[in-house]
Amino acid sequence: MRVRFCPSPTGTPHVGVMRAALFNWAYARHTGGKLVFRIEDTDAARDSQESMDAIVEGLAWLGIDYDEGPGVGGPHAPYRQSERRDLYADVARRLLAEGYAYESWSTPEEVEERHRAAGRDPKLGYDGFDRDLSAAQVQAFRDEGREPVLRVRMPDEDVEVDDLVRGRVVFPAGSVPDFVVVRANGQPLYTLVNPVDDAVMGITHVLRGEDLLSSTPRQVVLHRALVEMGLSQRVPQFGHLPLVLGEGNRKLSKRDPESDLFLHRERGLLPEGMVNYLALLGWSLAPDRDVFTREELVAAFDVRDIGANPARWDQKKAEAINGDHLRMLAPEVLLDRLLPHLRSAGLLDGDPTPTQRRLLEGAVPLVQTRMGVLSEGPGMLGFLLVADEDLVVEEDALGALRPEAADVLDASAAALVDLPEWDAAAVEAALRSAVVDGLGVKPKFAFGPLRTAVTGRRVSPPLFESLELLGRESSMLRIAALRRQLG
RNA sequence: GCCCUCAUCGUCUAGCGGCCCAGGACACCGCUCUUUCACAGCGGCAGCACGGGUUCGAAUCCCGUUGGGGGCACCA
Repeated sequence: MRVRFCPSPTGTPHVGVMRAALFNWAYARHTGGKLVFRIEDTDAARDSQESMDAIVEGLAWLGIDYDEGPGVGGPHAPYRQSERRDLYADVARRLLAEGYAYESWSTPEEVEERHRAAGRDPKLGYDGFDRDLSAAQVQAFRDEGREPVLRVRMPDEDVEVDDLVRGRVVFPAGSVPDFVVVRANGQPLYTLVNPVDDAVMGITHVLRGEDLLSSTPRQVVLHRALVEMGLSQRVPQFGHLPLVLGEGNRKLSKRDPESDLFLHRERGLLPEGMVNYLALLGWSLAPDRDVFTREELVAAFDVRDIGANPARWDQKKAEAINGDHLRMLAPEVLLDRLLPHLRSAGLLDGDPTPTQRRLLEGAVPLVQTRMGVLSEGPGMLGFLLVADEDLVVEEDALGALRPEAADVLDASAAALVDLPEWDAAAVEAALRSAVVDGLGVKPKFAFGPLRTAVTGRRVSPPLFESLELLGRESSMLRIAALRRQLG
């Protein structure tokens, strides 16, 4: 069992593409087969090294490892198509010599013109005009200075594909035009290079997006030729994964922000959550469970269980699944994952100081049930990391304060200033007696002003624990500051 | 236009002829817990696109209609 993942390095990693990688990976790991990683960089104009690096980084982030590929090597190296030109040129020559392909001289304009002249739809595609030219005609084109492309001859029978997720698919004879595999300038195209490498690399199962279903008959025809020429053992089995759709019911395109893997990482999706949600798009572990680990995915995965209908990307569900994974993390692991987000929010400069680390270790367990994505961390934890004088009290928190807020703050300050023990329980007891009992304010309203004073927000980690972590000095300063602000 | 494909709650899905007057999850709405927000728990809302067959029996099989998606490059 050999599967492959073969992106072209253009742009930033796309979630649909990474999902295809994930399914291939899961299938390989489930069956004990091999995952081959190959770079389809035959389009020099669009390919970039940055994109290549980004894909490698994305795979690593998701925990998708491969058995062969650039960087790790393997029996079929090199794994970058830009380094395999000789092979393709050789195969192209043989295809031509053995009659599977032919030289084609027509320009697209000429093809259209012929269709029009014959009263056919001009958008029908290539018409097979050059299939059986005489030597004289060929010479005439040569004399004009034309350079031919190489086209593969499609058979006159239907092409059948037994798709692993869709079953039997039949493409009627004549519905797929002869296709170009080598440009006039001699450059091989994806249409050649992809099947050739799959064949030569011994790929047994091709799992890819449904957008490639219509190109499958061409690849099957080419594969058959390769088998007949003795270059390949088999035509691989194909399985076409349902597309991932965006908001407007369209294929998730590179334009859509949800398609960008790294944007999700910045937003704070965990790789565990991402893997889980991606797998859920077209596959399910069990009728009554949709939160699962990478290991459970591998243990249960089978291509045959992939659904055939397109799936819409649902950010809310992705984040809900992510929240569950977030809660499954050990607190110290969550703390580590949070660090980059605290840095990019400007709350941390490099590694946390011992004091900051102590505060975070105390606070992370308190916020773990309060987050869906890591980028919520800075908002939740920021009050612990900023200096007292830099604490910004947010507008909505200020607006929610009721008239008795000043009294509450005064009573609280008085109760806390000489408190013998400074821990959550003692703080709570003191505040309850001073504010709830003393002032007769309902608990629901008693602690809002304090929360605002200390954290600057309406929503925060549990108040008494927060006060304990912050310490008496900071707490008193912040209460006094808000009290002054209230006049 | 041509070819391919898909069709169960708003969304992701379970269901592969009787176990289904359709199960789970997200979202949404209540309630409980509660110092806020969450988490957790409980409850609610909501679906087999339509029409024909086949069958004792259909969400499940077949045909058609409608609707959605994808593809039709000297891109990948």
